[in-house]
Amino acid sequence: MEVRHLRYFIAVAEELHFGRAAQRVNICQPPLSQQIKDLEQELGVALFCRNHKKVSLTDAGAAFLEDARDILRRVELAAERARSVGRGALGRITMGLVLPALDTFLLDAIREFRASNPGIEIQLLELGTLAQLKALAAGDIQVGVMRLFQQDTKGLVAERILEEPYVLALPSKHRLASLKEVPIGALDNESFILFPRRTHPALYDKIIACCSAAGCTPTIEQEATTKVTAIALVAAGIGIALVPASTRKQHRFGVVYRPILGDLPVVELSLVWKEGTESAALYKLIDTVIERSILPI
Amino acid sequence: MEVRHLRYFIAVAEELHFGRAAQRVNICQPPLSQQIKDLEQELGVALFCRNHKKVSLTDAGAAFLEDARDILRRVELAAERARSVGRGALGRITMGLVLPALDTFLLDAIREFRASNPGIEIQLLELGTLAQLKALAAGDIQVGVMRLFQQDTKGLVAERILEEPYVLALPSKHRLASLKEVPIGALDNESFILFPRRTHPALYDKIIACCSAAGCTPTIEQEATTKVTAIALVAAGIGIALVPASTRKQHRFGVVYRPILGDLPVVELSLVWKEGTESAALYKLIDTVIERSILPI
DNA sequence: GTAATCTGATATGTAATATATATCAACGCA
DNA sequence: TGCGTTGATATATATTACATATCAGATTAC
Repeated sequence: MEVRHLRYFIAVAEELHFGRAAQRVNICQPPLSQQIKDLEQELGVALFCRNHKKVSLTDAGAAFLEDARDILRRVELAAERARSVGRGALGRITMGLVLPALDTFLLDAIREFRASNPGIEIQLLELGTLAQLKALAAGDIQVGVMRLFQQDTKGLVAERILEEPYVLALPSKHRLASLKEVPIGALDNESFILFPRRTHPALYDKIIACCSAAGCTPTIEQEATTKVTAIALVAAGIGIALVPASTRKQHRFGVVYRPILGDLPVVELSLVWKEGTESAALYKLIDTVIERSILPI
Repeated sequence: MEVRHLRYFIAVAEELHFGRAAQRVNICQPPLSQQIKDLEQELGVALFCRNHKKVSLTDAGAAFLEDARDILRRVELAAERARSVGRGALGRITMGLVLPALDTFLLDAIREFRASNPGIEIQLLELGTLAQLKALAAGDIQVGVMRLFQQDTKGLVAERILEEPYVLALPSKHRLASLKEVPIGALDNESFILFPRRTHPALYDKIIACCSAAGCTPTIEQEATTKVTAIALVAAGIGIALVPASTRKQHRFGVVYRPILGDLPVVELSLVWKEGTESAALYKLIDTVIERSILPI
């Protein structure tokens, strides 16, 4: 059974006249009769009653007519849906992002994107960088926002969308709080609060190396997985923390922020997706995010 | 777009390999590639990403896959449904019946039919004979149970399923109640309760004619559209009534029934349907009813 | 580095089949 | 009875889906 049979059948069922039906589907009457006969034979049921004077539907024909119409509608709908998805008017994207990304322009960009692309459903998933890389490979997310510092990006496309320097978060009573800017060298023997090494091994090592190069040996007093935790620990006087500059938004009594003088890696956020991905909706999203990105040029 | 395209597409989408997919649908790889290309061209969207090493679905392809599977399922379902209707395993019948039919074997027959044909939905509609004839012509009912006495049955098929004589319903204090059987001639000058002439003109006239032939001129005191009304009127002493024998089931204080001696038309119930109807479910129902009919042979 | 192998695409011939033309058979109507 | 209408049948034709052979790009193996 082919779609053609359904089209022909519907024409005959609606006209109840082979000649007119044939005209309607732009073929001659004999092949139409033939095709209907083929259809009936395949189904093993008579769809029409032919009385030489009047054609009428059998019960089976009436039932089949409803189904045939429905199927035809669905075929057209499926085609239209595929086209919509193809041009990015329809879609579903799951996006991973690291927690700090929430403090950036990103949510605004996504809100704006949702408004102008109501057909594209975006699901956000808070995930660490490594988890996002796995999720990308597994296809659980189509795009991620992560700290890509020295990660392996084979088979991936990455676009840096934000970078900011580290600043120092200090208890306001700390001896270094009186300085406008703090040189790295001054941090020798300070108690540090830093993210756990496993979340960003390369970045972690690089920071330690930079400190060493500046002649200071930091003591890692405490690990903090989120910026909020880190600031809380600083406020409690547990130590000092290296945090991205955007963290300054999080005002907290007893904590002051100071720029750092010296060579430290820059904190970055990158938009990452799979190479060779074929998704118009995804590229629309990527374009929007990159356009809104606030990188120094 | 034809069903074939959907079958091919699903095969490729599931195998993600043109060669294997071709094998699965029993054609060679080149025509399969060709057909998929045709499909993509018709849709105006790429459904697959061909990377010389790996075939993968595009977003549009993934969306289309869901629809294609659904459509194919529906096509198979439609075929199965048509076959079921064709062999009478599935169907919907609206049946008209006159009120007196409810006092007969008919409801039992229908109950039994419903039990053994759960796929066939039967709707009952209480209608007078003339209304049923109209409804048959209009297609509002497919079959009717009616009093067909001398009605025009052109284009219809009728099968008598029940016949019974008239009996006389009398007030128990009536002078004729003492008789075992009442000759028609004894009814002269009695007050009659009869159905309205418009419901069965021919039958009505025939009854009057029979009375006249027996030398009695009945006075039609009162019309009654239902047997219950007629019996109630008899009980109230308004007159005597001619009712079908089966009415005796309806015992009522103050009313007695007596057979009539003489020539009166027989009350009959007929099963009527349209000539040339092509409905397995309907014929199943007709067969059941006729089989259960209780006619003297 | 080159051959071997695998992938899907292309080119072209062939077979299947959907369609067109011509005609028929059955029925209704004048 | 002849004429017009209906759908079915017979046969020819054109389309097209498919098969065969081959190619081009990519990966793997030696």
